[in-house]
Amino acid sequence: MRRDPDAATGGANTPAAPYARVKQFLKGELELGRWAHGARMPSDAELVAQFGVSRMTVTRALRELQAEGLVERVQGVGTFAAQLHRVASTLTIRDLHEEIVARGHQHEARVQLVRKESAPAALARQLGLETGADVFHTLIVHFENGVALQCEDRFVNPAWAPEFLSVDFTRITPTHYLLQVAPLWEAQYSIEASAPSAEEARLLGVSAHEPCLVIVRRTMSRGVPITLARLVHPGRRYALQGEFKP
Amino acid sequence: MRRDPDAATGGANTPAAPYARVKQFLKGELELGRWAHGARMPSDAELVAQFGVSRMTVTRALRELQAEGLVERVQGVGTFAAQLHRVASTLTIRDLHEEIVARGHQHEARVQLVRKESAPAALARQLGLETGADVFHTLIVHFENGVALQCEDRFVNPAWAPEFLSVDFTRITPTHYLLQVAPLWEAQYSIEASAPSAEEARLLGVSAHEPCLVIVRRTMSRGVPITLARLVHPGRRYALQGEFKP
DNA sequence: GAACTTTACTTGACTAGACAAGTTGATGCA
DNA sequence: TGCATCAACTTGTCTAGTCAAGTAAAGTTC
Repeated sequence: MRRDPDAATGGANTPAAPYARVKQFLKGELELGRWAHGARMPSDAELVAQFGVSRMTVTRALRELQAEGLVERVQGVGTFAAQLHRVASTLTIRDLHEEIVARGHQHEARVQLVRKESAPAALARQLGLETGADVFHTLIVHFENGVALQCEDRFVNPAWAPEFLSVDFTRITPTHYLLQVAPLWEAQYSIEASAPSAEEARLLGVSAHEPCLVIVRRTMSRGVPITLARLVHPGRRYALQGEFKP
Repeated sequence: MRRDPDAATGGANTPAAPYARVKQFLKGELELGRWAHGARMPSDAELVAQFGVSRMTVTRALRELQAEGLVERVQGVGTFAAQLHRVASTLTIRDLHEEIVARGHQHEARVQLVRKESAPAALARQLGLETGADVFHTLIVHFENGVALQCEDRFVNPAWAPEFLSVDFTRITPTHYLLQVAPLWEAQYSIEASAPSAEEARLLGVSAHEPCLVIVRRTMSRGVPITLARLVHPGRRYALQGEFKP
């Protein structure tokens, strides 16, 4: 959620917009534990009476709280305080290039490998191709101010980006290029710690025992796999950071 | 976003609800790259005319797209396709206990340490306390089917959970207990790969060279720090997984 | 007592219109 | 030319009411 209408409060007690007032009231009461998890909350009609606003206004407040996961609404039954046991939090993963530039640092990409290969069975399955079909393979090392930060090993489904191999990856990251080709993404992530392979250790300039943060990301657009990436970061030099707001 | 009104489509081309139809149309066109990043999109009035619905309906569709980060709206100017360069993706971090139970496995917590300590300067600063003030300290190792999965080293602000030390952490995780005390959280995360400390390696039963996934989480409620946790996972046994949908 | 029907209440979605507030460009005046 | 004003257009928000669809409990019939 990038825009926060509550922020319009500016520190005052009562936000200007009525829907924000209702929302803030309910949020505050939830925060104070007024309703136990799963307990029934006031109905739309009650809130309409209490705040003297129309039902659309109340509805909007409740719908936004629902989207934030704070309440659950069941048609015909009522509104309930959500089970906040779900400690499900969200972590932001940014594009490395943006991250480096945002820090005001220099980003350099050294392309180690750009070629067409024949997909082995496991890879073909992941990309929705037939075994032995052509895939594009790139291996790029990313540097921040001259220090190796990420080793990016990537396979791309040629159907989605036929021109992929002719892109100058020292100027644009594969991620950015693929975003232009297929704007909307769905992705599956796996993040783990492991030792780098011998080649990765050499490319990153670290010892083979250095713990590394490994992100494996499979990206799809409209249900079709686009790319499979393995991003290896030296643990001493890179940390994912994120924030979570309820 | 936990509920997805588009899903009501059930695979059909046109969702039942008009607002969902408008939303789906715009989403589809964005997906096909009809509007470049930052380009102007149809105004509310145009969409009203095109779909023959009222403006509230169009507004709702656009507001939801805005919340999802797909469009940007500027009062007095118009609606614009968002910069999808933000590869900012969200990753879900679940409570370990829930995760283990969800897999149908057995969760066991072995409490290594539960005591009151005096906060050194750095810790005190993080928790908003004065140097030397009392803090609660717990060290718990979590097992999945008998295998050590996480070493949880945690400091808690006593003001928020005075009874914290008398909780039976073999039955309820600190996370769950703290959620009861302070239902709404904000958290800051840092995820990195590093080698475990000698003690952590011993408690987890791994070698001191085993790469570990380390999550450091600082949790606040209403702007006040509640707890600081260091969660160490053996890399071979644990991976964070997540999904991202635009 | 069991099965069905009615009634009251809930949320889901929409309409048609209104006013506020912000931006932009054209117009007219000094 | 420079400046102020105005008109047109945009999004932000709200109202008062409507109908639909779902649930649950009370009442009715067999």
